[in-house]
Amino acid sequence: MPSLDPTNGQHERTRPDLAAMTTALNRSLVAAELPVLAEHGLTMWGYVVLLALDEHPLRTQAALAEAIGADKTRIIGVLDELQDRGLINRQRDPADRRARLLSLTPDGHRVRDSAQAAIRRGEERLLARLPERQRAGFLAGLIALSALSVEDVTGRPGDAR
Amino acid sequence: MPSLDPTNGQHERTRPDLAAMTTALNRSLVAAELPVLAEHGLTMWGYVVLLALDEHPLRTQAALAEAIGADKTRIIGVLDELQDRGLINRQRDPADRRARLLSLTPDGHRVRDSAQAAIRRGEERLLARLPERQRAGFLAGLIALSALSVEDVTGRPGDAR
DNA sequence: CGAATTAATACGCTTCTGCTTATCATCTAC
DNA sequence: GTAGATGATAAGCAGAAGCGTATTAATTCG
Repeated sequence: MPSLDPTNGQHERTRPDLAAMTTALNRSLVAAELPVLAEHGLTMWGYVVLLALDEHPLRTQAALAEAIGADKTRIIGVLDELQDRGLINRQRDPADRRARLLSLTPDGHRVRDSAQAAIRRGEERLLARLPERQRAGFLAGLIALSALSVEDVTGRPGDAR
Repeated sequence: MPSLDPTNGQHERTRPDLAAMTTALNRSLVAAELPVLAEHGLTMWGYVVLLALDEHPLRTQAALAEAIGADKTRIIGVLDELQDRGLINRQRDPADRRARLLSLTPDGHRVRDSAQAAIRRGEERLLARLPERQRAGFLAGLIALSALSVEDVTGRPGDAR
């Protein structure tokens, strides 16, 4: 019988690997998001771009690519499509006309908010399955750990022992 | 300023999407696992197969593929390599000689245990960053949610409201 | 002004993955 | 035993992603 007993005390030696669990959960969460995004005419990458641009307007596309962990040459098509749909502005920076200033249009804000709200509703329904205390701990832990950089988790060089 | 304040009461409206967080965390965890696996001469798929076979010997390769969410025709190469390295047995089922009985060799067990132990050490170091209560809730919630099927998370048909 | 640099973009290459089809051996049912 | 189903395997194809290079426009430095 697999390892699904979190209540066996302090030694949770029978749990699956963390990565195995986050992979499985992530797969489910993404599967739940995709249809919602499709309803809003967004791809996952498009949605990620809208989220990134909403937090703070970005000066260069390269910065955006790095911020969302995508390839420089890969987001161009995504930006093209978002721009065609009128969800983002991509204007040349008057100060440095090589760069393109990226920002959300009012429409972009609207679509982003609507998509995210729908996603949140689904997530809350899922989280409601957890008992209150577990839920709070899960969220807090997830927020804390997901905010760590990859180097932080792998153990940055200099911490080799 | 981003959303890193889990202590703001019951309305955690400023947190990132769950999928965004699990994606980021998963990326870090996988990045932390890969070098450990490489030290043991394992690929991620190879490791996943060893884990799956350890829990319960499998009768058919198709069952294994489904169990680990891989493609039927894709795991063959993985099995070939594991077999070449003497980590798994792949014998014809005497009862149904079409099928191949899969099991770990003693060596396979050893490699699996060693790799998993190393991975666990890294994970524990990571989890140690969380306060005790958060850590327990995080683990319990992750275990519970990751055990759900994709259909469960997306909202299976019949639950359309 | 001319050289080196940088942002955006296009192109091509390679890998991984998902999916489909075909083949062969074997089993089950009739 | 002959037909149809099933398991393992190979091979092929399309899509997505990472990566490197080349090109063009625009900036900065000397």
